[in-house]
Amino acid sequence: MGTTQPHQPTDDALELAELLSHTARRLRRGSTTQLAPLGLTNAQARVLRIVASVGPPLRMADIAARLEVVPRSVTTMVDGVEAAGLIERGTDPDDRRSVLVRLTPRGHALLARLERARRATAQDVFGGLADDERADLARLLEALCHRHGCSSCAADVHPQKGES
Amino acid sequence: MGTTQPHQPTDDALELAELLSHTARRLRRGSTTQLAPLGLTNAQARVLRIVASVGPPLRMADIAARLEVVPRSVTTMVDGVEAAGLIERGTDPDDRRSVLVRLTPRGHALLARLERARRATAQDVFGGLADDERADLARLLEALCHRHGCSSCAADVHPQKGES
DNA sequence: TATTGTTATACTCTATAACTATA
DNA sequence: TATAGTTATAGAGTATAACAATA
Repeated sequence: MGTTQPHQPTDDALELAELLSHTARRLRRGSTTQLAPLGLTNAQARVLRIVASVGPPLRMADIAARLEVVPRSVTTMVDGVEAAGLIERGTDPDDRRSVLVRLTPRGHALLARLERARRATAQDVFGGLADDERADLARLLEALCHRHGCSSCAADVHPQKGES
Repeated sequence: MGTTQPHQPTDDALELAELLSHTARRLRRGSTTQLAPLGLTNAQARVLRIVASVGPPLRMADIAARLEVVPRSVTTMVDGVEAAGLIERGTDPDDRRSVLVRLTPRGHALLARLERARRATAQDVFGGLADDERADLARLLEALCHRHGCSSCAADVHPQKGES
C-alpha cells in the first residue's frame, strides 16, 4: 500500500490537486469573511469587479463568459448586486434582447473598499511567501492557464499592461 | 519576463488569488465529471478517501477536523457514502457518544476506480506542466500550508511521514 | 455540566430546462 | 428559426442553532 519510491508524474499531479484545493478553500473562506462587511458574496464581488474593470457596459453573456458560468447563474449574481444598488441593468438600444450592465456611482464608490478587502484576503493567504516565491508561483499558475488555452485568465490578470 | 515595473507584494498576492481560484475551479469541475460515474460527489469522495487512508475507524469529529468543516457537514457527507454502501457507521464501545466510520468491502473495492478518477482529473489540470515545474509548484504550495501551520495538509500529502 | 452527533433550517454557488422577447 | 435573458427548479456544499444521548 505505501509507496516509498520516487513519485510518478501523476502522483505529483495528485499532490498538487490536494494542495491547490486546500489553498483555494482557505482563500474562499477568507474572502467570504472579508467581503461580508461590504454586503457582498464572493460571486457578487466577482461580478462587480468585472463590470468595474471593463470600461464599457457588459452584456449578461459577456459576464457569463468571463466568469465561466452559464448565463442563468449571472442573472442571480447581478440580481444581488443590483439590489444593493451597485450596478444597474439597461437594455442595449442596438439589440433590445441584450441587457447592458454598468456600475452606479454607489458601486464605483465601493470599489476602494472592495479592493482593500481583496488585498487583505490575498495577503492573509499568500503573505507567508517571499517575493520571489510569489513570483514563481504566479509564473507557474499562469503557465497552467496558458496551456489550457485560457484567455480570460491572462486578460483578467494583466488588464492594462501593454507588455509582451 | 525580467524587468517589468515592480509590482507591490499585495498586487502579486492579488494576482495569485485570481490564478489559484481559477485553477481550483477547473479542478473542481473536472473532478465532478470524473467522479460522477462512480456515483460520488466531491465531498463524498473526500470522505471515502480519508476513511480509506487512515487505517483504524474514524469518529465523525476526526473526519470533520481533517476536512476542515463543521461536524454537521460530515453527517450529510457520511449519509451519502453510507447510503451507497461504501462505508458504515458503528458506535464506539469506549465512548458510546462517538460514531466510528469504517470502510465496507464494497467501499474498499471502489478505491482503485476512485484513484484512477482522481489521477485522470489531476493529469488533465496539471499535465501541461513539466516534471520540474510540478515539483516547484508543489514545493511552493506546501510552503504555504506549513506557514499557515496547516497540519492536516502535510498529513494528507505525506500520510506515512510522521503519523500522529 | 460538557461533549458527540444529529434534526431542522438556511444560504451560496451553480446547473438544466422551459419560456419570453426580441432578431 | 436562432439568440439573450429570464422564470422555475434542483443539487452540492457548508453553516448555525437547538436537541438527544452519553460522559
